Amino acid sequence: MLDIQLLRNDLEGVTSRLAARPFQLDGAEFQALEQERKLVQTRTQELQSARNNMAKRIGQAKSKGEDVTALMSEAGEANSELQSVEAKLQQIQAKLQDFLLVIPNLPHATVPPGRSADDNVEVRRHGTPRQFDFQVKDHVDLGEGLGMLDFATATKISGSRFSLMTGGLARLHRALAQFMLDVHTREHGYTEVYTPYLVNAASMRGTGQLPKFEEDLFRVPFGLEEPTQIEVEEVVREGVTSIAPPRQKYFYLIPTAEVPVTNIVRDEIVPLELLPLKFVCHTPCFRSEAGSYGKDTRGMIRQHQFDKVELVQIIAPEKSYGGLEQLTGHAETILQRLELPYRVVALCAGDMGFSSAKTYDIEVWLPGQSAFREISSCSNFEAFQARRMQARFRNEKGKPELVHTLNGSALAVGRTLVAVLENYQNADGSVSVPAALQAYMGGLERIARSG
RNA sequence: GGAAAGGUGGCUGAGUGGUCGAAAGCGCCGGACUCGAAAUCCGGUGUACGGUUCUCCGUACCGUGGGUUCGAAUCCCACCCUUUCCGCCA
Repeated sequence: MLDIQLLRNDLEGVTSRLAARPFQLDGAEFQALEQERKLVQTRTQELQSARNNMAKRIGQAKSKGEDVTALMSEAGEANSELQSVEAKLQQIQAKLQDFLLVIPNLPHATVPPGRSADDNVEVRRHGTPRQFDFQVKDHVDLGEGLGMLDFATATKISGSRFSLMTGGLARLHRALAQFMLDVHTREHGYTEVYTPYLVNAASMRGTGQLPKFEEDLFRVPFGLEEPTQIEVEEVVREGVTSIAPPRQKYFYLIPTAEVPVTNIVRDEIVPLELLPLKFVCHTPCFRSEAGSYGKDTRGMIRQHQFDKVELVQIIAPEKSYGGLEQLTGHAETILQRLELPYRVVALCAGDMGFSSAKTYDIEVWLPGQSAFREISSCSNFEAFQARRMQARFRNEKGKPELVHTLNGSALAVGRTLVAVLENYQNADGSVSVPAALQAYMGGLERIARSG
């Protein structure tokens, strides 16, 4: 969420910066809402002030034993306008809130312009793709050839976009996650956390998935919300005999550990000396992939369920851009240790996510596709998520101030597995185990078809 | 799922209809005392929003949302959470 003050003070500037995404800000609607808000709020507060004074006078008069019937009827009359104007104010503020909640973050000054992934800017490259003297296979052929990757059975159990791994491959998958966690906790100073995988709507709103991207999420019905008194009265007034049904409440499956981990600080004021908070978290991630029909249908690149090791930092504003560079470096370390070639790209304004002010993607080389594919996305959200979450710290002056939030995958485990399979494949269809992982595989150097 | 108790400021905790944004204590900040420190004493110490504009003024906030009332931390209703006991369960 953007700072409403910024929209009040520099509507034109905000509009033009958002146009880079591109996002069309309805400035006229904002100004109309603001004008009405100001009018109604001023009037409301005036009337509230009058009411408070009157109540005080009645109290004082009563304590002196004076007659207060005249005062009380006067006070009663003034109340009807207050009631309607209070309701109106609530309505306008809800409208303003809804307006603000769907505006994306402002791109940082260093974000390259552009509309699509084609306009992203390569920042650096690491490693050289290996030359193969045989026909390379992609991870699907390799995994199925090993007898350890079975999409048909996964489809039977669940449906498309799920995978089933067995034996050495399942172990390799586990080894990757363990390895990543160990590097980040032992070498990069992150605290490991275990979180809920089902979260409430407030958490999803905090990190920006709601209200705009509900269709990307899986949700599970749980519990009912009783209708408010107002709703019940509306039903009665409209002469409907049945009472309004209770609203269904939902849990949402996390699409990334970013959601539960970042929300740790929702509605909190973090002491300055604890910053930056650095968390690493391994979770499954669940995504509906609505709107990606026909994209990456083969293999385990795009799944409804995948594992990811996520880095999250809660950091002071003036340190957040330095923190983003560091965090991206932490993610790169994993690829370096696994000796996988990759490049880092700065996303252009049009390719960035809704909540991000700046994003680096890390793309790993996949011989099966002869292409770099995204394996990590590292972002600085500045105060965008913090404002939604009311996540603050106490600054040097002792005043609460919004934190900045960072996160990045380090890495997506499924895609890392794909990269290991394809980059470490041998002519006979076996796969060598990267040196960094052998300790996690009981010293195993090579995964081959058994029997 | 059943029963009971509870949810007040950074913390402890008082407040059951009227100058209550809220006593008191602790903590923290400033000052006095001191060579310095401790102890003691004095003063200050929540958040958000709005108006004004650098100085104030106003409004809201005592788990959340409603209601009653001229007036609600206090009364009523619903919900959420915490603790304890019972039941069920990995």
